[in-house]
Amino acid sequence: MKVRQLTFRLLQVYADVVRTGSITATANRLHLTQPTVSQQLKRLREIVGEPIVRQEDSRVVPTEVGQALYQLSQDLLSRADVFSQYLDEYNRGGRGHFSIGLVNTAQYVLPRLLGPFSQANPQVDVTVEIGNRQQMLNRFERHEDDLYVFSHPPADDAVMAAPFLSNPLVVVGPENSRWANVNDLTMEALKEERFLLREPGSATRHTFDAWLYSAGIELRSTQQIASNEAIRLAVASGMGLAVLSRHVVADSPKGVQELPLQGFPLKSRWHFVVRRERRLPPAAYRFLSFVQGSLAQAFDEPEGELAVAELLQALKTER
Amino acid sequence: MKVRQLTFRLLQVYADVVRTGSITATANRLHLTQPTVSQQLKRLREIVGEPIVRQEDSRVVPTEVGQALYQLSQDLLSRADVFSQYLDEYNRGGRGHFSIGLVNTAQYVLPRLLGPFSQANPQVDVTVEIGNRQQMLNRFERHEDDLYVFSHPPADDAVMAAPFLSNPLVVVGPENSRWANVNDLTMEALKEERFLLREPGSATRHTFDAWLYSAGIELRSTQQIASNEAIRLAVASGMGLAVLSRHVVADSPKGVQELPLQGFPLKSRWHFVVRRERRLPPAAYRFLSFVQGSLAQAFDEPEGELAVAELLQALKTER
DNA sequence: TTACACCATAGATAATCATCTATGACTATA
DNA sequence: TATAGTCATAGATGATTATCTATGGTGTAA
Repeated sequence: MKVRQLTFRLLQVYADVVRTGSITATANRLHLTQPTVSQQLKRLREIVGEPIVRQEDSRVVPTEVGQALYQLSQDLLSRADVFSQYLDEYNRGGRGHFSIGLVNTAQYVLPRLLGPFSQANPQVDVTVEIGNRQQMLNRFERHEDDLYVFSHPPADDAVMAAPFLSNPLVVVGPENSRWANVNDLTMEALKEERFLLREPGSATRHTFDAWLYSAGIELRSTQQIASNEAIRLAVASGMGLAVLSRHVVADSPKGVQELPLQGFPLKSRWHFVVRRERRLPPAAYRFLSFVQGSLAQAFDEPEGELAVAELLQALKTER
Repeated sequence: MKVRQLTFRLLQVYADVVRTGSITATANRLHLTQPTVSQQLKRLREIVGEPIVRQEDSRVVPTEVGQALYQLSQDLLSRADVFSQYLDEYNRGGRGHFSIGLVNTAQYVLPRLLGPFSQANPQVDVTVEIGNRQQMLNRFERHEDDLYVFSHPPADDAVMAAPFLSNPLVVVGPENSRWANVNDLTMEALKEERFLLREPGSATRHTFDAWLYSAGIELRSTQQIASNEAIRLAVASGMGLAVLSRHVVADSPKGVQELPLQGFPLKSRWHFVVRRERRLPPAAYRFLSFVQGSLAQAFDEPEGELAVAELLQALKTER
């Protein structure tokens, strides 16, 4: 058999001829003329190298080889069809895979979106990458993920970003901290305290540093710890104060409390970030749609909804 | 996906690209130029309606959809390949089906050929049709079988026939028949006996009738029984004499014996008969080859071998 | 026997395909 | 920063394909 010349079209036509038992009938059903179908059959026979049908009592019936070929056709066509359905489902976003890169702090809130999404879309695989801001920037540069969450989107013409959730940075101290009930507490008052800070690549650290710089304050004593969780525990055990996302604290507030420092919380917002030129996997698109629809209930953050809607719109026209 | 435009050739090329991870490499392996392969990929992408590969570090890697397409390709190609192998096997005659129509008496000897053949070719299905000469002639006229065994091939230009085994017709009587030891026994002496005969459509009957006619003898008393076996039993129980194929008697000689009648046994031979215009299924061809090779051992009938060899030769050039 | 239904073949044509060579863009490596 | 390797695109061309209309053969049914 000359496999290379075999076409699915030929198999379709052939299968229909076997089903109807008539060349004319197939021609009508497929909106072709009778000679066209005759010739397709002839070509298929040449490809197979063997007679595949014969005339029998005004019916066209497959030969023994034709029978086997018919079964093959059915098989192949239905497999192609399954693939076609998979494609549709993939394009609808109900199936497939995407990866999302999260800056550390975002890991405290994203599960509240990803969880329900995965439940609603069990056929979608999501890979979640987590790292500090710098690590995520590197991944972003290397195009490693489909979607990112940053508090400060990278400055790049090629990015599209939509804020979706506020990320207030607060100062926390140990439970029953002596600063807890001070009125008009200022950073000036705290500058002698030891501050437990994330590593320089971190967004929280960066934001705080920028704020300190603009306020003209220099801290006396700092210690670097590369994990929000470790910082929280260290604060709870009295090692010092820290600046953390309020979401980190809200998630497991044991042993720490927010201090009512003036100028705090520092405002920042998480953004969904995608590359303009990257074709977003449909599943990721679907995730964003899902997020847009559930932001209101999940976080009571209606402005975010709008921004995400705009992002979706932009992505849609992009296609 | 535009299934109708899908070609196995495209899948072959695509699968190779995925395997090698290089368009150039595939081009070399398939004896094409690089742009050709590039364009095949492009066309496949258009058929699928979705990017299927992307460049990654000087390698071509499939996208998510491409992965699925690759698996599909493998699957479809290997199925086509299995079919191709089936075809080869079919053409070699080692697989498939054929039907053979036997005249009644031949059923006593054909198993000795069909049995070993089936053992040697377990994938070949044989349908054996049995009937008297007239019934077989009808089947022959209607092209119902691939191969026939007649003692007298139908007079038809379109037939090819090869004798392969002698079929002596003998007169039998009951065991200890008073005729058994008579010297120079002639039919004249037996004309008062009751003869048990097959029905007029039967070949044995026909041959015997013709012989009687040419000898100018008319039987006094006959009885018609439509089965060799029943005739044999009737003879054994003393109902009369009969003319039967010696093979029938040899097969189960209980209660009957051959009578030494002058002019007997009547000579006749079985022939394999095929229609000239009919494309013989390869399995049937293989059966004939097999027969040719085993006639000598099975029956000690070397002339038959030659005739069958000629038939095979004729069939071969026919193709 | 005639009429009809069904199929095959011939001949024509526009579209598509498979393929090539030439060239340009991009990327990693010497 | 050359250089080589890898792809993509453009343009050309002969082959193949899909499709039609017209016509003729064959078998079935009225």
